[in-house]
Amino acid sequence: MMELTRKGEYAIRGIVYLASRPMDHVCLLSDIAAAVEVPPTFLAKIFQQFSKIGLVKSYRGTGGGFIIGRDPEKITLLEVVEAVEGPIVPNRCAIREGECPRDASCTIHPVWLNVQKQVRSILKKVTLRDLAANTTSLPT
Amino acid sequence: MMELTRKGEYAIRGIVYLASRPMDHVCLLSDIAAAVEVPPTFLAKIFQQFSKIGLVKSYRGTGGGFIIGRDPEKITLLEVVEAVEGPIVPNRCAIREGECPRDASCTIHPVWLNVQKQVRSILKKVTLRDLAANTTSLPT
DNA sequence: ATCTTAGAAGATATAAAAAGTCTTTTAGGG
DNA sequence: CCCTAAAAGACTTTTTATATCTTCTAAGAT
Repeated sequence: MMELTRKGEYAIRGIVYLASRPMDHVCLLSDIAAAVEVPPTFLAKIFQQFSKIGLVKSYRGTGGGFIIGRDPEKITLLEVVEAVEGPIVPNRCAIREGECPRDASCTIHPVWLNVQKQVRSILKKVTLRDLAANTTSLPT
Repeated sequence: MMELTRKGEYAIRGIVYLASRPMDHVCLLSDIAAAVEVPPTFLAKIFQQFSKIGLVKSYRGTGGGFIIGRDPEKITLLEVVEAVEGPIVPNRCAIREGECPRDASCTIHPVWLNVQKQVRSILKKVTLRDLAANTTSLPT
């Protein structure tokens, strides 16, 4: 339960790698994919999502590629995870207030809200700078 | 991300209902399924799993059915969830010590361990007695 | 201008997991 | 020995995850 998908795993590996590179150095997608051992076409999709919300910046054509969108210290693990996995919701009833018609009387509703809050809080405290500290390895 | 499956949702609804019944009253699976609005065949599978690990007790034949396995106060939400969803692991590397060959040097490994610990801690504090307090409704 | 490079976008294919059903077997009571 | 109800396992369907392919667009090089 609660397992990160491969997409999430790849996303983290890719962007942490990018965060560990000098900000003025544009990285080829193919190089990133090779470095973090992720299928290039899959990573391309992930980086497209990142690009749309500004987590990375993309440049097309010759000399193109990707750089990190902002200071790695200002990007949290929570942002990265939610960007590709969607919001962190232990149960459907926790998606938004009023989603569950009985949330006022439901005994388990507050439990899911609490789980959601705690997990988000943990991931929010971790920045890409923290993760990029030693860049040599990320989990399989 | 981190979403409970329907199986998990059904499992909770079913066992909380059972926990709210008098312990000396044997409940028919079909009645439980109807009460909590879960497909009976699906709930049967779930209760088989519960039965194996003693969360519920089953009786066959005429007058058969299910009762709760122990005092609802002694059954935690964590037990119920892990029984049907498997262990709570935010990432493969957190399954067991040494799973990830690089966990010593990996910067994100401790984060997943922390998430795992916090979530388990929250779910462990909630008992079936807490959840059965008002039995009328559980989330959709 | 056109050619090459590299990402964007969308469609498509494959594989795995989740969700649900069906059939046969076993245990217990009448 | 017949009826009831759960156990066990096979099986089907649906959904989601994973991955690839093709076409299009932007930008620099010739």
